[in-house]
Amino acid sequence: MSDSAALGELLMRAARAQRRRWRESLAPWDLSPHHARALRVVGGREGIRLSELAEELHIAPRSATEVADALQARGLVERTADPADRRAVVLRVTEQGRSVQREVAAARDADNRELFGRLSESDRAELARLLTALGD
Amino acid sequence: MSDSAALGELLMRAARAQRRRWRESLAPWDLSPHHARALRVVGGREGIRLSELAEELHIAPRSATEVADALQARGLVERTADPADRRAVVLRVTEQGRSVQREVAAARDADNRELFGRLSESDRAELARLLTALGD
DNA sequence: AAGAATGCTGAGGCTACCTCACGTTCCGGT
DNA sequence: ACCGGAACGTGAGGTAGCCTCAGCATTCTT
Repeated sequence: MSDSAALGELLMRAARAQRRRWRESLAPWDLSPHHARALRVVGGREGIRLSELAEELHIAPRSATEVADALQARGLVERTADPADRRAVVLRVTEQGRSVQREVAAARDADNRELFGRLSESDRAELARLLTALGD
Repeated sequence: MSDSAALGELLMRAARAQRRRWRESLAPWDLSPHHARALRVVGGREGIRLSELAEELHIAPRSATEVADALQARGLVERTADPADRRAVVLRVTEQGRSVQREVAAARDADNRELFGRLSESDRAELARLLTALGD
């Protein structure tokens, strides 16, 4: 009872629902969750190397090139030369990218608020405590 | 603050950790989470049509064909004719498939037990309650 | 001043999806 | 009893998002 198997199922289901919601709220910008995350990472720094982006996203360096291509094609990000190392490429968020990032963040926040708003203030705190405990 | 955004992050992180664990505990059988799930679905019935499998897995009918191919190639599942409709294919778990399914279920159970064992009995019940509330 | 290591990317490959078209079979109306 | 439309599975071919490997430019180590 209060079986771990059932708990596993519940956790998976909740996460899937959250992910689905996020994907849907991202639709207006035609961004995948992964690209949105990448944009957030790039925007969160003053400039980031491709290799650092790869590490941050847990993908191979080669794949970071593709993510950068996609964001650049949308005009959200630009490649600039690293003055300290001419091999390296530094990614910077563009003006447009920054504004998209802000909008997306707001949408995500609103969505999370709606989802977790079903719980009371104290339940939210409790959930946070439990999930933290789970993560080591 | 300490708000819904942080909770969303925590939930995502917990689910990702769980998924990673599952993938790793599945490694001995060289099965992807998705294939393991498909095997469980097939084994859970006396025989299932490809179209039903597709619906169960939330994939297009064409993709169910591929999942069936993969499981069949591993000898875990077999295609049989549906006596009631000669257009249809009924998937059945083989002997080997059933035993793999049992082993996988046991591994999954053990893993969940280890993961959620970090929480006390009452914390587990509480977590179950909160996740259920989240799911509508 | 080499030689080894690092940073990015072209080429090419894989997996897991998808849509579309097709042959086979079933079924509901006439 | 037949026939037109619907349903079943699958071949063909496409896409997204990953990967490895090789190669070029550059930097670091000795």
